[in-house]
Amino acid sequence: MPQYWLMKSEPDEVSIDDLARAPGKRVPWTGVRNYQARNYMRDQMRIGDGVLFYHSSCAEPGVAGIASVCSAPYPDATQFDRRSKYYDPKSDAAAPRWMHVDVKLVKRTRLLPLREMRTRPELAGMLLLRKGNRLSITPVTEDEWRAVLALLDL
DNA sequence: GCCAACGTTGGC
DNA sequence: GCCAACGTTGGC
Repeated sequence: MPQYWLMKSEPDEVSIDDLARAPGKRVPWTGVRNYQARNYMRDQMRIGDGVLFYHSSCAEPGVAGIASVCSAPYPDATQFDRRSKYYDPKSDAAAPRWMHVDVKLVKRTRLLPLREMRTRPELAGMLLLRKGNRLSITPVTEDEWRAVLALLDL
């Protein structure tokens, strides 16, 4: 049973175009420093799970493409890199605190703006749209997944 | 730049 | 274990 996720990325850091240009069209999902989001990657994601690739903190936030989980979880190298803004001095190399998966591009799509998502009754239950939500990774139900794909003409 | 909402930290 | 202070997220 595949599961589905929505993963936020700031396009200034990694956009859908960056993903399309990356070697193998895949990137390690580094930099997550929230335990709940980490736990989703570490404990629940499986290779092949569907991902809505979402652009956040930008002029037009919204879903920018479809991706999929393409690795098992493994330690985030940036937590041990002193020069990285994601450096975590409290993380122990013997028991890394931050884990992530790799994500690969499935298909670029039109941008489905957050603004439009808010108008669709079939998406009203999405965690993304819930007031106060800040999580960068949220589970998506199969119905929501299908509804988003339908809006993208997929 | 504002600010609501939420997570984390650390003193007690 | 409580909770106030502080930091971060992210849309607007």
